[in-house]
Amino acid sequence: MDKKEKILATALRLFVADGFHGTPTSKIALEAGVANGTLFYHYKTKEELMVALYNSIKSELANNILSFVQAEGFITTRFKNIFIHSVHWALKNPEKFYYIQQFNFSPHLVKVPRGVFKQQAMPYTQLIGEGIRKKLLRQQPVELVTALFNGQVYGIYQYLKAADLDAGEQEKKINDAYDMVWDMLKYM
Amino acid sequence: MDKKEKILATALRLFVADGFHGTPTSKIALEAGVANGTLFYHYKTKEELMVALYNSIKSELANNILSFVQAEGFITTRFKNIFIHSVHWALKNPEKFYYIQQFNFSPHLVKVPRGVFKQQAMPYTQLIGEGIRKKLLRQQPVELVTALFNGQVYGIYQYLKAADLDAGEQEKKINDAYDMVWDMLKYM
DNA sequence: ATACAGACCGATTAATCAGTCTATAAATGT
DNA sequence: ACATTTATAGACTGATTAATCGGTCTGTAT
Repeated sequence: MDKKEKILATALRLFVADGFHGTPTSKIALEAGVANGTLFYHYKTKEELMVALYNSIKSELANNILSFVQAEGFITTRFKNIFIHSVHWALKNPEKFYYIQQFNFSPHLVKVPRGVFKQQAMPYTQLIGEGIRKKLLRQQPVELVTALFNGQVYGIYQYLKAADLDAGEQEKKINDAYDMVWDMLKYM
Repeated sequence: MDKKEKILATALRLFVADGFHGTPTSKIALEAGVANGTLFYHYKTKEELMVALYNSIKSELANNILSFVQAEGFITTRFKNIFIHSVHWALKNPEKFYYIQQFNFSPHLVKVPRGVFKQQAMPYTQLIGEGIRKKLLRQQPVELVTALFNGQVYGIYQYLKAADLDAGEQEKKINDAYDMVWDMLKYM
């Protein structure tokens, strides 16, 4: 693992544990096993590091989802896959999932160019748009359907995080939650 | 408005605009029109101020909702009222709504005693629990139903914030969203 | 009048920390 | 071999800022 990545990984762990303000760059460097100067060689400022971390997580997530969207199959199946897979990703990467929210509700969000969001939402937007056009999903703005869909991924995640179920029960609840989401979003 | 409240109000504005780290206590004091020492007279530390602000907003919100829950009427009507009213509150108090999320995804959250959350979730929990028992809502854990319900308030808020509709259209979308939520959560 | 309480003040301080600087060492190209 | 770029190191600093502290002011009870 090269130093640049090591810095990112360490920053993720510390930022989530202690917050942006609570983690000095010196601590990140120390725990990443690099010198202070090295950190600032790769990232000009602390904020640049924070933004780079955000972007790296976001695009990892986007690529991950994209591989599912592109898979063969009916729209409805792909729709379900995205939901299930998103929840799984969040459960497997709780720090990354948390970091995204932490960053989203920080004044640093504005440092991310507008277009990046549209770009990364594309897979969702396209699939949902197609679903609406083909009358598989509600006749509502694609942004509304997307927002409610995302709200649901977040909602079930919060529940599972607190509930502490075993793997089987957890899987069942994710499926139950999806059935409910489907009842909310399907064409009627 | 007494100084203690003025400090809270100013802190809210600045914390939302510039983040916790980005707003020095001296700036809060200055813009609140009080001396530096006064701020620390009322709040022993900066973090204590942050927590106090969080608690004050949370209980304002809880009281606000509570007044609706206690209103007469069918469970289903009250359920709908909570949804609609929560969205309205968020739209009318965007800074407070934002601050809650900001604080929720900060390392300071642990400074809030566990019990406070259960306490403030009570109105929801009780109503939803009753709805489930009376087979008006899905036969799922009350925590799951609550989480999905909250996810939806958040989802529609995000949509409305970005969509910039006029008052009439906005109201219509809130109602549409509620109908969808109802289809998700109602007993089948 | 006198005593007391507690809200308020703002200059000061002690500590922290983002970012710089200078010096090497690797790697890469010629 | 030599030159140039890239990567690494870590000591240092200047600015910032949370929190303190000694003291003032105002109202109220005695």
